[in-house]
Amino acid sequence: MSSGRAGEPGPESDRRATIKEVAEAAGVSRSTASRALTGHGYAAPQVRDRVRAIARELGYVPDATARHLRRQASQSLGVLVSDLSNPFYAGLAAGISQQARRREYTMMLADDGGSPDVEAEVAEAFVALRVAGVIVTPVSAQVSEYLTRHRIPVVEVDRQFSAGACDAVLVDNASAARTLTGQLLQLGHRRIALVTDERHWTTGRDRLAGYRDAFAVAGVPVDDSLVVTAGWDVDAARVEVARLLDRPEPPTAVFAANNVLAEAVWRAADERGFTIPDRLSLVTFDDVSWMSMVRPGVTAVSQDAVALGEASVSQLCERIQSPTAPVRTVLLSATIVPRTSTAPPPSTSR
Amino acid sequence: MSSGRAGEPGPESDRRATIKEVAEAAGVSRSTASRALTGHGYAAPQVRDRVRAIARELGYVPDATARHLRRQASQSLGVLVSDLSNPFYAGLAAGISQQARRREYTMMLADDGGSPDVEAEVAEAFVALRVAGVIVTPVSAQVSEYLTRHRIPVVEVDRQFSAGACDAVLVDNASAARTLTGQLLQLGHRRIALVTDERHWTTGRDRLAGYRDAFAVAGVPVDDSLVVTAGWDVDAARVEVARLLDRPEPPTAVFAANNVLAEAVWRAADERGFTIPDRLSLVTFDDVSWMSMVRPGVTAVSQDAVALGEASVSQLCERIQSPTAPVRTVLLSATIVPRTSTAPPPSTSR
DNA sequence: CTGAAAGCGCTTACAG
DNA sequence: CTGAAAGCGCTTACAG
Repeated sequence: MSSGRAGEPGPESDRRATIKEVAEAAGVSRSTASRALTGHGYAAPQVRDRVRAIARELGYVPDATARHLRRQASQSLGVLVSDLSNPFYAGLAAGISQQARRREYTMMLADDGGSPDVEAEVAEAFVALRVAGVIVTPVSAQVSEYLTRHRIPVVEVDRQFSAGACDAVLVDNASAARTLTGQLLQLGHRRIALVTDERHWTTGRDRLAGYRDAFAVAGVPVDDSLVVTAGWDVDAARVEVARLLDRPEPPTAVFAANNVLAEAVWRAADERGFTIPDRLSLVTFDDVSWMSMVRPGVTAVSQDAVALGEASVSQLCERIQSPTAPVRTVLLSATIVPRTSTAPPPSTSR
Repeated sequence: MSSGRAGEPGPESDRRATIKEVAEAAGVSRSTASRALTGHGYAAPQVRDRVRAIARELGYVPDATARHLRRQASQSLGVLVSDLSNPFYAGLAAGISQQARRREYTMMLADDGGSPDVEAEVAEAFVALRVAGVIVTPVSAQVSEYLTRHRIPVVEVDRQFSAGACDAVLVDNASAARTLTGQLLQLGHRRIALVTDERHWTTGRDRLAGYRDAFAVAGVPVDDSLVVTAGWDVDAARVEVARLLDRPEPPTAVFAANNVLAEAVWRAADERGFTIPDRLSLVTFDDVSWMSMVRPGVTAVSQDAVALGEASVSQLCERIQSPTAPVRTVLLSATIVPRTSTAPPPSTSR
């Protein structure tokens, strides 16, 4: 589709050029013009070239809307993430965007701010637009169910709400959480807090499971009071984290389940003069830029958001190709980026 | 448009419900069904309620594509930013997304990675989709010109390439740069480097102008060798910054023109053991999260990306309403967030 | 190899 | 207040 690029002569008239005008100018029927332009079906080479030249001259850009209506197949993908201001979701969107363009899809992107109501609203807009498929970081089980009911292929990414009902691309949260927790135990920590957003989502659930596994392997009992659910709201999370650090027996290590929570822990520790790692060890999910800039750097599980985005587009395209293929869950492994935010617990705490 | 939400009974058949089926089920014509559903034109209250109930029952969601084709008016906005992985652009997209949804527009978002070729490609896709308007952080003068030629309203945001030809929403870069540079001069700095990405874009040009103004006001000559253009590529920028700090007579203060460059300066200073602010003062544009987490915190010009996004949607909607109103450039002021990354120059350098 | 015709799913003057 | 008809811009069997 190299016609109509910036730089060549534009439409002279007030209305946008249509295929009818191109056809008339070329002295052929609309059918022939269409075949010449799309390359589908026959058109004499001579005719084809003439039609294309004229289209270019007129600045003709085919109406994707009309084409979609006629073909009953859209070239747009719907993408719904929780929070574009969060670098994790932004990276995810960036990965999806790139990969979508490579496959000649345009991307309709929305941000639901974590609200199930907005999520439902956006899902309906996607149905209305008859997008070819949707990639979503779900905040409820309804989205995927709703879209599926409307025959729109869905891929759940990062979190899974509809296991078995639609495809998903996830990170191996349990295994990364297990390893990281294991390292803290190895260092001698016993009071290791897990600060998570939500425990019902697969992300929270699996990270918690990995955390528990590590304790089980080490033969150490889990102190449930150290597993805190801080929610999505940044301010509320800060309060929760502050409360945790202000306990009479504060944890000697904190495992933050995402970058927002890690930021809350970092700031709370800083305010209290809790030196990291001497007084408090910190590890987290999501390797975002500040974690390698602060001193000490924060040991983090790096989820390659861009790769996650790309994988979800691939999965979605396969699903669009083969609507009846068995549902698949793709598990991407995460990498631990060790830095210097962990140390043995303070000796008084041993 | 509360019909068809997740949760209610879905379409029974294999095909998606159309208005024809709704009309038949309700025993009315398609015309009447359409009027009942949209609320445009007359429909007996009784009929209207019956049609709506049936639509809901069938899980009918009107085809936005068909509606668009018929009405010749789209409910989608095209948005094109340079780099979603950059928190500034991500915040911008978040602001646009919110505001667009509030106005019942869906957002088609793309990321051009700073490439004029991708930019042209995306612009063409937007024309093909006949979007109602486009918001772009341009990387060339061509996009706005191309879209305008195709009768699509455009708002340039953050940077301006087509002054006078289309609307723009910008930050008052010159004034913020002037103030910040003035503060460094006031502290006694003379060798103040300005590290910028590009000098031909309005962002770079205006920040440079503000920098020069401050020198002029202070009656201090500008040392042009300290104005370095580091480009967009992160790695190349690092090399450029390293070279700057490794000069025999390094600057005593650096003014970074954006968050990526500030990160490069911060890391380079850290590697060299250049203590901030004792040995090197640092100020920057873009207040992103790490700047308030590192020690010392970095003094930054905060451009409210979300507000910028919202303002650009407002401007675009006004333009869509009034295509012939005079072109407008909206200038948003920026706020300086003072932190502790500045100090008088080291005494040996005075 | 080409063109006339039908039709994708809607909406909207228009006639009644 | 309602329905038949036209048409938005395209594509694609189908007949020639």
